[in-house]
This record gives sequence, C-alpha cells and structure tokens, in this order.
Amino acid sequence: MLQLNFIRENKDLVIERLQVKNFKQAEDSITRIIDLDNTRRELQKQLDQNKATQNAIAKEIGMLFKQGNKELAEQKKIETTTLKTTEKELTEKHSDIEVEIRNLLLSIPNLPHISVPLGKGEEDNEVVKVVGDIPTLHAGAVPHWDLCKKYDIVDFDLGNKITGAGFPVYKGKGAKLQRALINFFLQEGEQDGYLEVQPPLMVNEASALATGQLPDKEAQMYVITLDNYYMIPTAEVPVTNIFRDVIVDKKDFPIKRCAYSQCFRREAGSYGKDVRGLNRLHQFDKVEIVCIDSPEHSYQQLEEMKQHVGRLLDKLGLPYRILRLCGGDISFTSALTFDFEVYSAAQERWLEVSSVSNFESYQANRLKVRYKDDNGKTQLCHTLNGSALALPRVVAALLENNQTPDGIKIPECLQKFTGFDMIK
RNA sequence: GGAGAGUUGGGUGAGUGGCUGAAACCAACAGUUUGCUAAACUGUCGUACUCGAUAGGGUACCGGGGGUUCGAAUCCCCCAUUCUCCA
Repeated sequence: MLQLNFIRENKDLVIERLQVKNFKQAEDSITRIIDLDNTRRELQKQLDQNKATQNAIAKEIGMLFKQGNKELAEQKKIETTTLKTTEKELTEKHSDIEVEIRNLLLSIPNLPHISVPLGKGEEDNEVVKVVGDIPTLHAGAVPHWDLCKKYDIVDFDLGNKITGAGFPVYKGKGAKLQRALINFFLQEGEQDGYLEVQPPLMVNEASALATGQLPDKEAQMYVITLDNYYMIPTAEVPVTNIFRDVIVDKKDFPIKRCAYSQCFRREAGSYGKDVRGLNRLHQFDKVEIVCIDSPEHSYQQLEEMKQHVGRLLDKLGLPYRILRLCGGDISFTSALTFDFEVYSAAQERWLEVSSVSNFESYQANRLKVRYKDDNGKTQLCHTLNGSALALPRVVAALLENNQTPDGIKIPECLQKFTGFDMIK
C-alpha cells in the first residue's frame, strides 16, 4: 500500500498517476483519506493528552499511598473516571477512523512507473522485444495435449480421477522433464547469484496479507479453514515474507533469492481454450526469483532480472516476446511489469511464462521491509519478483515446437538433467 | 492429543503491581589515550506516531490479542511459538 505521508505530500501527483491505472475513484479516495487522517491526528492528540493526564494522576496516587495519605488518593481516583469515559469514546472514534483509512489505503493500487503505457487491457500492452524465429512444424504436428497422450508423459484423466481438473499426473519422461527443468532453472539462478530457499507451501494470514494476496485475491487461493492457512499461489508469498518486519543491512543489497515451489491457484472464472492441457492448472511448478533492493537501484535490478529470464528462454531455444504491461493490465500492486510469452507453435499462440515486476515500496510498506539509509534513517526497501520460470507452458511450448515425426527433441541445456535427448 | 516450563531492547539476562522504556554485561558507534593494533577510560546506544524552529516534550510498544486496576513487563483469559515429559 502507498504511504500515507507520501499521499499527503503528493496529492495531485498520486491522483494523476492513478488515472493511468484506470482507478476511477482516485480523487474521492485520496481526498477522503487526507480528511480522515486530519481527523485522526486531532483525535490522536486529544487521546495522548488524556492519557498523559491519567498517567500523571496515577503517579500522584502512587506517591500518596506511599505517604499514607489514603483519603486524598481515593479522591484522586474519582478524578480519573471522567477521563476514562472520554478516553473510551476517543479510542472508539480513533480506531474506527484507522480502520477506514486502512481499508481505503488497501483499495488504492500502486502508482504505475512513468514508462507504463496507457491502455485498457492486454491488447494495449507494448511489445518491447521479440526474440527467436517461429518454428515451422512438420505436417501432422499436434498440440501438446495430444503429444502428452501419444507419449504417455502427462496424464490429465488420471489427475481428474485423483483430484479434479487442473491437477495432472506427470509420468515417466514427463516427470523427468519436470525435474530437469526445475534443476536447470535453479542452477541458472544460483549462477546468477540467487540464494536458493525452500519455503513452506502454506502460509498464515499475516503473510498472505503482507504480500497483498489478502484481501484482494482471497478467491484465488485454496484455504485450509481448519488451521487458517492458505496454499501459496506463488513462492513469492513465503519468500518475500522472509523479510517481513526486517530491517535489512543495505550492504546486502541486492538481496536475491530463488525458490522452487508448487503453486496452487483456484483460477475461478477461467474457461475454454485457456485451460486446455497445460495452459492453466490448479497446481503447477515454478521457480521464482525475489529481490530486495534500495530505491536507487531497483530498476537496474529489474533489468537484471529480465536478462536472467531472457537467458533461460534463449538456452531453451524457445521463441519469445517481452511485453511492457499497460496501465489496464498491470497488477494492482506493481509499478512496472514485463511479461515474457513463449510461442507455442501448434496452438499458434503466445503463452505467458514469466512476469517480472518492481513493486517499489508498495509491498514493502505492508511487509515493513526496511533499511537504514546513509543518514541512519529507516526507509522502505523496494521489492521485486519474477518467475524464472513457470513450468507448464514452457513444457507445452517445448513439446509442440520440438516435435518431429520421430519424437520430441530435448534442448541441450536440459539433457544432463533428463539423461535422454528424445521423447519417443 | 495431554501435562509442565519458557518467550523482555542487536545478544546474554535482571525485573511479581507505582521510583522500570526497562538493571547489568556483551556487541555496536563516537571520543580520549597510544608509534600502530589492543587494552583502559568517557560518552552515545530500541521502534513507531505526534507536538516543537531547535532544545526538548507527549503517547504507545517487554511473543500477539483481550481483561482486572487510579496504575500492568509484573495479576487473569485466549492464541501463537519454543523446550521438557507423557500418549
């Protein structure tokens, strides 16, 4: 969430930038927040004064008892009763206002970076780069779901039986390919200086709230109601929460972590060709990269992360394009996001395999990830993350693009992990 | 699943109702001393909000939340978590 002080000091700028995100209530919300905050401050002052008086009286009473002056002490006690009533009233008003302010703050998206293009939806995203050639497939080439069946490497029916749609079973070389990709991604991450972590796959409410899954995206998560835990929709949640309430040492910047995890998403509302085969699953595998950096360097870090993701796709030999998401498509919490899409040649469509974002201090403000600047002042860090990479669509594109009449070719970079060079 | 004992500032750890925002020690930082390092000595040394031009003041925070009380780190309740024992 945005910082209240920043909103106070940059009211017009904030309203203007929110227009790019098509946030309609910008002006109303911002004005309301500032008003509420003024009232809050006034109440706070009164409350503090009230407490100060009470504290003083309490101290006096203590002294009086010590001196054995019980009568005067009892008299003083009575004095506090009115103070307590007003205190109660003030506290109630104060906390009501605080809740309202917080809710408003939570409802306001992050400000988009200056480079974010205007736009309504995905059709307005800006293609910044296209890499690789779109392959020509042999006659009789088929989409990956047919290949999965033909070579018996991913079994969707079995997943349906055991759990339900969107929970496939990977078999034989399919399972090995999964493992190979995970190992490849982690190894590349390590080589680029990302420390590997294995986080929990369930998180508590505080964690889900801190990275912004709650309250906005609650419907996207599987909830373990009995214990009040949430299945993670991405490793971003537990990995970023490592730094919740931490004041990091700026000498450690950039802090780089990578994590393999399975991810769980309800994907309510998805349908049609989008969910066919591996295109959209309820459980999938992903290697995630997370960075914490100073405000001065975060955009440089974002660039580095983009390069990392690009290198992975280069090595896999997949054609891809990079999109700069427009104001209408960029996520609520992000300031600048680049999507990576691979071309899946049999489906003849681009599939998103990575999303690399800088959240600036928006997430850090909820997380309270801070560092001390050169003046010793505590400042919010910038947080960034990206997929490097999400597996299912990478697998889909690999299967489709690399299919030959003799089988499916495995990219060279994966062969030392798979132990085979063809699926036949 | 049950029983008991813990959870205090960067660390160790004292503190069972008022003089405790919190002893002491260590670490850290600044300074004095010193040929250098070390030692010794002196000082500083939590966070957030808020008032103030500054100096400084106020409020809140001793795992989290609630309660008792004029007054809570200290008493009571709930929750989390760690350790020990039992199942």
